[in-house]
Amino acid sequence: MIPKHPAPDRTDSLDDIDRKILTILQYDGRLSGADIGRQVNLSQPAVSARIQRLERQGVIKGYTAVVDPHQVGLTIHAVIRLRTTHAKIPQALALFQDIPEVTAAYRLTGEDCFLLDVHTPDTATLQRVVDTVGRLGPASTSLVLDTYPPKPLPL
Amino acid sequence: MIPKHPAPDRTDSLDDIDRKILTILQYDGRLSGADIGRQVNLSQPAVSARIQRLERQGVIKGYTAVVDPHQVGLTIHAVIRLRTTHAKIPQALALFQDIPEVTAAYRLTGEDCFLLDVHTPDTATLQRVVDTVGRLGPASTSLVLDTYPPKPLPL
DNA sequence: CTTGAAATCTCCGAACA
DNA sequence: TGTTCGGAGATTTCAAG
Repeated sequence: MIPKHPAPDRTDSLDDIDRKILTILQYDGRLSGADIGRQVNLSQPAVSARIQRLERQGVIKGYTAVVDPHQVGLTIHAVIRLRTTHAKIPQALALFQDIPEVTAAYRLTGEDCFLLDVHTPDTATLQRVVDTVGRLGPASTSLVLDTYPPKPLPL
Repeated sequence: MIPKHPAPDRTDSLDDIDRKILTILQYDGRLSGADIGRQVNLSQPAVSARIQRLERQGVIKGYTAVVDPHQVGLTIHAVIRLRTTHAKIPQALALFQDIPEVTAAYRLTGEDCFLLDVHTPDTATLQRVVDTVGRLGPASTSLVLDTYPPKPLPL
């Protein structure tokens, strides 16, 4: 049978070494090819070639510095569950883009259409965010009391 | 009045240039001091000194490669809201650590004690995760249908 | 994929404004 | 603090096997 969709852009051509490299880079995105090579028993050029391929294929979407929100004055971390109607979804996405305090947005199944990650310096700012997104529908806000060390993806 | 706690480890000594550097590094964690210097009109040694200070202070907690879950076969992304009792919290944290598919865990205010981020290759694995964490209390699982481009922290 | 050399690049330190 | 300059070291690229 012929699949409906062309070719999935899924790249299944990952071997164990690729997975190992990806895990290592999730722990430290600045390691050099030589350093990684030592951990996977491969020469530096071989590692560099693999990394470049992974970047080209989009397996590695980028590199980022992990910043501690508390240390930059963002003492309040909250998640907002937002219930809205199908028709308002495009409008909602545009709104999220316009609110810098919304650092991530998930579209969900179930009653709650969206889950938002929010960082603010104070409750007044949080209130403004809640009020703003609340215009789209019922919003339920929870404070994040603690975050546990994020882990790399289970490869 | 004297504050109860010694000295907050909050580092307020961030100026506009520090914030700019942090934002740039969140977009690309591999830029060199010279590259950043061009964007903030500072010399390479000045930028390097600032970055080292930010790392020492813990403002920059690390660097990581951003990997696309779909591209590595993790086609299912879900969030689990877990309600449990105060007494079981330590046990819960230990459990989360032991489940690789749980890539992040937030402790929340409100009815739901925890919010978990879960990545699995298939529904069978998801089911196992749900059953496992469900032993701690009532769990509500939602699939993540779509993720919208995460933004850097609002500095 | 490996080795080895060449070309870059990156960071560090000194001297100074 | 910051700047420029110079050098040491590291990293990537490119060849050839």
